[in-house]
Amino acid sequence: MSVTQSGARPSDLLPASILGLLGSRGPMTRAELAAALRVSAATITQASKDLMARGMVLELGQIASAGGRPARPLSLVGSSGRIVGVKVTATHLAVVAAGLDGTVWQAESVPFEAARPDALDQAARSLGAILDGIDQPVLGVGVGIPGAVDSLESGVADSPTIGLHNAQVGAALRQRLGLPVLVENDVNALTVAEQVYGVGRTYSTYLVITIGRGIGCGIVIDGQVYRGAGGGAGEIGHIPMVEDGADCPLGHAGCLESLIGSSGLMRQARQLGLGQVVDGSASFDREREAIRRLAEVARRDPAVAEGLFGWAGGWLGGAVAGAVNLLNPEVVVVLGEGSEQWDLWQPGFEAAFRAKLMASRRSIPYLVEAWDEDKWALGAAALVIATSFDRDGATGYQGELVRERLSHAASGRRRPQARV
Amino acid sequence: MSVTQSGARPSDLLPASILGLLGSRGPMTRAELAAALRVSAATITQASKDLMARGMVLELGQIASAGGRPARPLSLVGSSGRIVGVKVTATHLAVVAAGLDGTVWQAESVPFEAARPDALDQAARSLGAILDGIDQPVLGVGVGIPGAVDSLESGVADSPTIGLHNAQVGAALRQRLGLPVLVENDVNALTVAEQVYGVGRTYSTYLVITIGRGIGCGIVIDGQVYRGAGGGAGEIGHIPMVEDGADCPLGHAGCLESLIGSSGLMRQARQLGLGQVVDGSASFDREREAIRRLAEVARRDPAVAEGLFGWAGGWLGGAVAGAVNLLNPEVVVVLGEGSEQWDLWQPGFEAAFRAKLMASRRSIPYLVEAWDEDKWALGAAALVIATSFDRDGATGYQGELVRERLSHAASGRRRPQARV
DNA sequence: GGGACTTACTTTAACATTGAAATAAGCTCT
DNA sequence: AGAGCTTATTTCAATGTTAAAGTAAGTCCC
Repeated sequence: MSVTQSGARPSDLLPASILGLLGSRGPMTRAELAAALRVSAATITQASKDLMARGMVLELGQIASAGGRPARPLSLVGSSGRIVGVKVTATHLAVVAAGLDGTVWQAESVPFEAARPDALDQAARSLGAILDGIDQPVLGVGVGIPGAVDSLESGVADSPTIGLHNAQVGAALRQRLGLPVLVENDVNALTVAEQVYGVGRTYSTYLVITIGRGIGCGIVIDGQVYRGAGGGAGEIGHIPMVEDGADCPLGHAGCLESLIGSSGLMRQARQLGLGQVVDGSASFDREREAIRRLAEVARRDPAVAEGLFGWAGGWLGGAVAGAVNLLNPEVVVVLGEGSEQWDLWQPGFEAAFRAKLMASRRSIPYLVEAWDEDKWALGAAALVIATSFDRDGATGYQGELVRERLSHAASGRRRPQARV
Repeated sequence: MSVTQSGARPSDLLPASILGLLGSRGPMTRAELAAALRVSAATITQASKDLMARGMVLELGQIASAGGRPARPLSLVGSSGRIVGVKVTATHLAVVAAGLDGTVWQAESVPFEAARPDALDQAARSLGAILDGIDQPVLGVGVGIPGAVDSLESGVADSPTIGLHNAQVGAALRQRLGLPVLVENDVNALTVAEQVYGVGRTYSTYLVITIGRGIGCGIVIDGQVYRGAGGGAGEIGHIPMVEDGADCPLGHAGCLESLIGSSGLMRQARQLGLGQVVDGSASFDREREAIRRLAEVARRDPAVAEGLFGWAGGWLGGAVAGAVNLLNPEVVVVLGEGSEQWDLWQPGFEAAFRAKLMASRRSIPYLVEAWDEDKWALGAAALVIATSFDRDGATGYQGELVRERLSHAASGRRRPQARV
């Protein structure tokens, strides 16, 4: 993370970054803050002096020494404030309310029909009800959508897979909720979460591979999530893999996702004679169950393990090796629903991945994260706290609003008036 | 291009950027400079005032109006100064001396044997002789190497293909030439040139595909050349393409380069019964001639055109489509020796490329640049002028030295004392 | 020919940030 | 106990940059 402002106008970015860091990671010393924000210690001294005067930050008199002057950790006065995240699917919204540190306080799932003309109204009503039930100031709402989003701030989404076309998600929710709203592709949101709470604390250039209904890839370069020219970077799922593959709804054939995304996996299962395990699971919500049933079968039958999940792992390993050869990251993170079956994917992945890497990067590490139900929505929530580190204005006015609310929340006031 | 410095210590980055821009693009108005360097007009006023006082820049009284106060373009006082670029191959060094604007003033080729223990001595002697013949102040020397380079500044190179292992190229040349030396992977150097002199003036996020002995890819994100965690980004040539492909010297099989790099192309030619056209061309320098002969044959025989170059274009198109789907650039640039035969590659490339893109980015443009002998070396030379725009210190002390020499050259003094 | 508009450049008073030096407050070892 | 070292924080005087407001010098059109 890094914040550097130059020039004449105030921007309150540094104080927000400090609040954001203290909120998401807990108490830190001035020296740690300076290192994390890539700013000189002198700057932290000044900014923290101000924050303490405003009563938003306090010094934990406590000590911790190791050969030099003992450090005096700073902490938020109230660890107040909630960030809310929404993951949009074709059939429902997964919603979480979390603390700044990523602790989930509340998780809900509400029905949603993307295809309905008043889908956004419906969503706003459901979210409004949930928000009303939160007894802490809400800094903002992050929304993760499987598809292309033009920018976090304007939040116009195109998602053929769930049936949203040119949907003004940001504007609609903002207006109806009276809160800052940040919209992003779901994989990128998860990548932001990884940056704030996960491997981002250790590495600065890495890939985040998601295995879910589709196969996604978040790209972090020098601590920045790379969105691509049109916000559409990371479509590793649509790298061409085979000449004679199945058609993909996105207008080509033989891509990775058509091969080993949920539907591809089920096609392969049928070809292995497992039709009865998969049958009747064409609907969106049943796919995950079907794949779990397949995993059970595979854990009893090595031939299925190898022919289905091992096979898929092999394709994935090849594609990820290609991405690593192309982009030379420090590390690769694997997560998503599919990581629940990683024991089955792993042998195929490992073999193909290592074999297809260039010799010089054959030892690149990959980390597989435990997955849980709420992670997509928590990723979306991370968009909100990440605005406090947004040095280059990618989150625009919505980011400013969140930072303002962060100040209010930190200073102990409850529920600042929404102005959006 | 963008320069922003904040903080307390002088750094002379902005003046250097202005000199660099004026040198590489010719006269510009203050407003244009402000836009190009993403700095306010006020800043340009101040910096240019200083540069004019120091006699390094002058105002071309001339005018150019279009509805408002006419602009007063600034120009370098002496368009003096040369940048020198060296492309390293297994058998020779291609050397050019160019003006700041990229005009080639002198081009030479000297023998080089990378495998010899005293290879760097040999290189330094040859370069020294050439440098002595240049009658203008030389700002620095850029070196392009096919292989991995740790950093521009330290310049330690690993190039299995030409037989350099952990070679201290930067240190050796610096010491013996007494000039700033910047070392970079050859494809990245070409990409820097594209950024300074080419599409970088129009686009900020793009891919540069090179077709030569191997297949390379330069990645530019937001106006910055992306080097990867270990300086090894861009190895599109080593993306896995086929399961049963030929072995690659880099330790895997079936990658794009083993398929359609020079040697792959010749293998395919032999399979098409064109052994006699290719025979006896195993040596490094003869490959290019062999491929030219194949192109002649193909231009007379459609079956060869389709089965050889069209076939290769198809593989390339698929790989580039994958990279575009993954990275979502604004544009793709194609260059390198192979672009001489682009008429033959094109049909196969076009078909595969468009077919394998996601529908939403099917209309991404690609530009094929005319190629000439000196481009690799000129790319290396561009490393030198690019240091004047280096806001984040990637070029370190060598960059500072170049900027200092740029000031001296612009102020008209000949040959400042080298201190390295 | 004179207002309305544009575009280019300057002046000015902030202002966030910084390196360097100073101060603070421990540890370690004799 | 005190010298020497280390680490944390603070003070301070510079510095590069900027937004806003002002000035300069044109075009356009009635």
